[in-house]
Amino acid sequence: MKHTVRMTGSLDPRSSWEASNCTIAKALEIVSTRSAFLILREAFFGTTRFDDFAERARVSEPVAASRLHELVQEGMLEREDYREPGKRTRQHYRLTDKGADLFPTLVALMQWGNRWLDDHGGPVELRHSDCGQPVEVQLTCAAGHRVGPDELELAVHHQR
Amino acid sequence: MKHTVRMTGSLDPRSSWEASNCTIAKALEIVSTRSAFLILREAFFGTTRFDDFAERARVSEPVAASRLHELVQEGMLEREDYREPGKRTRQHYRLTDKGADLFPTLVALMQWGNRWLDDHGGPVELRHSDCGQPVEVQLTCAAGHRVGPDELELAVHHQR
DNA sequence: CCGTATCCTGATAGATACTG
DNA sequence: CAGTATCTATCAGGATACGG
Repeated sequence: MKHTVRMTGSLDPRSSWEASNCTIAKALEIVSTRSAFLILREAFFGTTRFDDFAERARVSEPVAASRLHELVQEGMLEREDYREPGKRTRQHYRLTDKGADLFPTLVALMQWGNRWLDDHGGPVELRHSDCGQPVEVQLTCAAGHRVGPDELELAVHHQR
Repeated sequence: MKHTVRMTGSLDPRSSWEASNCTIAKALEIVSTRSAFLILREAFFGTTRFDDFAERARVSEPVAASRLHELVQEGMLEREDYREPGKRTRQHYRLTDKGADLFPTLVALMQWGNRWLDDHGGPVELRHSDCGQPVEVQLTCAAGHRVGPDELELAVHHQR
């Protein structure tokens, strides 16, 4: 089984990320910690309040506060104060579009964990709300083909 | 825009991962560090030798050694000694099926980084070797529908 | 070429206590 | 409810030096 990606073109694509502009590395600057992922997991599943983040992600309040501030700083979450009539002010953290767009990464991680780290295929699964079928992450090309791990090439972007 | 996943069924799915059997959390036990991801990135792009891992992932040798050992321990990489006739023994680290299956997660992270952390859409891109079209990560259901972020439900697995 | 040993710094994160 | 302050332990990771 072949697991590595072919390099293509005259330039070695590797040089394009060794200059520290690899976007995987950049992404990891923001979400490389366990707690950041778990906070985001909760955000995807509807958590908005400080205490709930700390409790459900099972991190201490100081850690929850740090990650929430950082994620707001990075534009992944937005903090929103609001007041229901007659009640006192509440704070909510909600996903921005940027934050929400990280969801496939979380799903990919969950899918991998379900396959390889759990005897029963994981405790929960995602389903398509329209048809009820299980959801999975796939690599697809712009022409609509499903792409296998042995059908990949890495190319340098021309316009730079 | 709606960014959160609906919960479905009589049981709150949340209880299924709060008991620390969330497979996202388990996955993060293995690959929550920046260096682990970068080592794996290199493995996907064909690196097999110790020095190359350290240099290309831009981590120190001790860190490379630690991550490589851990990843072998976790069954993500296999260490393989071999000797070309007339030459001395070499060591190679290669992805196992388990390790290779994490690739979509890396691609998802790269795709997100390309969209949100780089002005030019990222330094490199993946293409389908058959047709040359760019590759992206997608959520798809078993019935073949492309699934949007607002069409998701989280359900507890029945058989447990 | 393929690592290990040591030392050091800073970040991650828990526990606990306290405030508006 | 939504945090902050402090203190402490552990871990990630760099630098340097060394050995098979």
